[in-house]
This record gives sequence, structure tokens and C-alpha cells, in this order.
Amino acid sequence: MTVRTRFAPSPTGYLHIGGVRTALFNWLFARQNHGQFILRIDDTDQQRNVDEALQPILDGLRWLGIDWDEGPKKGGPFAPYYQSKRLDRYQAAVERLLAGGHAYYDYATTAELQAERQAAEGEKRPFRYSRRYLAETPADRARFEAEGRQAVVRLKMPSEGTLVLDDLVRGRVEFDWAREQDHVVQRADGTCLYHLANVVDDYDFQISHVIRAEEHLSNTPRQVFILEALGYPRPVYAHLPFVAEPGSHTKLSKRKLQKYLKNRDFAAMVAHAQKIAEAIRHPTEADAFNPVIVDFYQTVGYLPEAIVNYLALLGWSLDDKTEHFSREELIEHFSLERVNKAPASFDPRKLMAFEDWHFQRLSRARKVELAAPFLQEAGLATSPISAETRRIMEKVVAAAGDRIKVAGDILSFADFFQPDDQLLYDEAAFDKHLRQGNGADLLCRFRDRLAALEPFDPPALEAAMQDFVAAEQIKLGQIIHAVRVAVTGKSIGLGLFDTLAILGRSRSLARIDRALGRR
RNA sequence: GGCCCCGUCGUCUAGAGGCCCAGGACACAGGCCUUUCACGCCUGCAACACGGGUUCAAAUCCCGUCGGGGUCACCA
Repeated sequence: MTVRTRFAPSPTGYLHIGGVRTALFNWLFARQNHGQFILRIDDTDQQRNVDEALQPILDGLRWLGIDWDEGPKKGGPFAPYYQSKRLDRYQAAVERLLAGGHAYYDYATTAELQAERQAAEGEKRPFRYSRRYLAETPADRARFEAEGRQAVVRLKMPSEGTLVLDDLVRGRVEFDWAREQDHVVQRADGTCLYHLANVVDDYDFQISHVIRAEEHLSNTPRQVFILEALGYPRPVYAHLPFVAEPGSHTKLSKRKLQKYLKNRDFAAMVAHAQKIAEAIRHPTEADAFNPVIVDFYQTVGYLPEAIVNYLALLGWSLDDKTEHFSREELIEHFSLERVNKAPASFDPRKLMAFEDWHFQRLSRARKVELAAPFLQEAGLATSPISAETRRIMEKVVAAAGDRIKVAGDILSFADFFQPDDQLLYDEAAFDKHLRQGNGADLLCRFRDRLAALEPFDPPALEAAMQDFVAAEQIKLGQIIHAVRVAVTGKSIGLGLFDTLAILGRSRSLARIDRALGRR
């Protein structure tokens, strides 16, 4: 049997991190089994502009390297892959359901249904529609229609028996048919509902494994009923646990960002990203600037392979020790049997740990390549980037080591790329090291040594400073911080000798002179 | 509320009767290193939801309780 899996987002305008995890597991399973991964668009009830709302989803998947064999922009043997373009298929299915006696026309009004529901609730018995307005014959239909009623099509669910599901993740799950409702599959206006469309499409696309989030587990009986009534084979089901909120087992939701911000780690992640976003003038109040949405990570320069690695481990594990995986390794080792049943909560710190691990394994050239757009967006580099800027970038990236964890972190070292006469100062640090005490005097004298130093490289710089410290009979700390603030504007940064060497003599002196001059 | 699912350190997890007074990773705390910030190294903190069984032996099997979540639409 050919393995065919699918991810079926509805065009909402953004790609949810939990959705990505679902897509990823589908994709991994298909790739591992040399099958196909299909992207289908669930837009049965979409008023909005589908193209516009779909674009971020396609972009996000592509960015993460989750490619599809059939679907939007790609086509395929079972096209179209948009539910809104497959209405005739659903109509045909409804007719077959009706003809086979598995569904019926129902003329109840919403108010009547509501009344029945409430009555059942009042008597504390489970609600099940009485089928009072079920129309069996054309005569019935005519009678109800004469009363001005409109028909929907409902499923005629069995009143007894048990559905046994063998879920690849959950194991054996049972449902009583008698508890299932006569769900509507076609509205009065003739449009069909998701569950019907879903079953028809999965069959039409020959989906072999339905891998989806746990929220669909309770929906499975009615889908199985539809597919069996239609004579379709049952796919293999695998219901994945949720990606949950930090420290909770509730599904992660994009609308609860304010709540998540009370979580220290979440707040730290957002603050870090915000700094980068502001520097590149990316709107941080935008809907998509939200860690629940994939766009967020792309904006600040996370690595797709880190996100994929992290997400794969959210609910799945290979063993008790392996945690770093390349895409290929994931494809090789992934298995639905080793997917956990319990929801896994999203941990920003751990994501960053994976990001760090993957980023530090990149070549210097690659890091530079990834970081360059951030300098350009921030107005600190030209496009294309100049040879000089590139040269500095390479040195900064090398000296920064894992201080740069996401590509956007290059902006923590923006001072290297600012013109010497436009350097911004951390005033508190400036005060402490250049206005109070004798830091400025020392700096003034050290400046002259720098002016004459040859070569102007880290070992020589360090030796020069040691000489200076000995000659002045001071402690290293008394001069080093003054120099740092003078040349970078800040009290934190790279090793000072690296910093000076990267800047070079003339820029270092220019910055020291400017700092001394603004006291 | 009915039905369904789930329940090992703060978090992600390993664990399929003895290898577990529970292992790893991230986080956290303390220390070392140190020109700042990171890194690195060392040490530490920390969990089988609870109660009954079964068994020579249970985190692992059974039952119950409690807790959490999902779902009950003419949404997807």
C-alpha cells in the first residue's frame, strides 16, 4: 500500500505552531515510507479572500522545508485540492447517502431543535434528535415545504452497537453508536459540511493515514459512519496530542498571548524578538508577531531546522538520549508508535537551546549570509552588502561565537556597523566608566599607546594593555571598561581586544576621541 | 453534564514486572573560569497524582478515586 498523508489547513491567514507539528508528522511519515504528502485546503465555509489567507501558510511550510507532492501551486492527479472547488463531489456523496438510507431530509427549525435539546437537558438525559421532522417520502417533503420549512440533510446514525477504532497513537478506542448525533451534512442552502467533505476528499485523494490533532478523535465516529455508508475503505487513524500552553495541558492558542506573556520564559522570548523586530522596523503589534505563529520565528531569524527538530521532539522521542536530529535523521527514525499520548507544552527556552545548537554548527559564511539581511533591514548595510561590511561581519560573527543564536542577534553588535560619529551610548555605563573616577584620564593615556601600537591585533592589544596596567599601577578593570564603553557605547559585548582589532586603529581612535570629547 | 482521551522532575522525555530508593536534556540554584556579556566546567535541587489489589517483586498489570484536556454547531 502506498502511504499517502495530508495536512488540511483552512485559510486563516497564519500558520499555527501546533499546525506545523501536525503537518510535520504527516510529512515525516510520508517521506519515511516513500509515500506522498498532500496539502489540501479546507475552505468550505470561507468568505474571505482565500489566496491572501493561504499565502502565509504556504510560505511558512516552504520555509520549514515541509514540501508537498500534491496541492496548491503544485497540482496533482486528483486536483483540485481546494474544497471550495469540489462541491459537486460532496453533492454526489449526499445523494448516495440519501439513496442508501444513511441520511435523511430534516425539516426541523433551529428553534425546534433547541427546544428538544433543552428538554433533554432539563430531564438530565442525553440529547438525541427525535427525527420528528424527518421526511421519508416526496409527500412528506411537500407537506413540510408547504409549511414554509427548509430541509437540511442529516446522518441517520445507528442506534446500537460499538465502533472500535485502532488508533496508531491511542490504541484501541471505543464509541457507542447510540451516543452519536444525527449530524447535518448538508445545509439548507445546499452547501456541505466539513465532516462530509473531509471524508470524501480523503477517499478521493486516496489518503491512507489520517494523522491529525486529538481534537478530531471525538469526530471520528461520524466520519467513519459516512465513509462506511459510502462504501469507502477506512484509513488508518493516528490522533496526535496537542501542543499545549506553557505549563498547562490546554491547547496553545494564538489569542491567549497576553496570558502567556505572564510566563517568564515566554516573556523573555518575546522581548528578545521584539528588540530585533524593532531594529528592522518590523511591526510588532501585528497579528502575526506572535510566538504561536510561525512567522514570528522567521522574522527574527530562527533556523527552520531548529524549529523542526524541536517540534519533532514535542510529543515524539527516539530513545532516552538522542535529541539532535537533521531532517534526514528525522525521516529515518520517526515513528507514530513512539508518539506520546499526553499533550506536550511549548517551552521557549528549550526551543532556544535547539536553535543555539543548530546555529553554532553553521559555517561562518552561512551565518554571515543569514545575518546580512538583518543589517540591511536595520539600515546598517547596503544591498548588496559591501565588501568592507562583509569583512567586518565575518570577524564579528567569529568573535561572537554563540552570543549570536538567531540570525537577528547580529543586531546586538550593531555598534560595529554604525558610523563612528553616530555611535549611541548607554549613558549609565558612560557615567560610571568615563565621567566618574579617573577612567577618562587613563583612557586618554592609553589612547596614545594605541596610536603607536604595531601590529594592531588581539595579542598585541592585550600585551599593550598589560604593559599599561603595570606602568600605571592600576587594575585591569580600571581601564578596560572605559575603553569598552568608549568604543562600543555599551558595557557588554565581545572580548575587548577582539573588538578593537575588528574596529581597527583609526576607528578605535576616532571613537575614543569622540567619547573623551563628549564628557 | 454525557461521551472520549490523558496523568514520571518546573518543562520535554526514557522507562513495556526485577537492570529504577527512577536515566537524559532544557530550566533553576551554588561554585570555578573571567575584561563585560555569553560560553565552558563542577556540584546541587527536583518526579512515578492518590488509594486499593495481583505478584516473591509494580512507575510498569487490574480496579477505583482525584486531577487535567477534548468533544458534544446548519465552524473547520
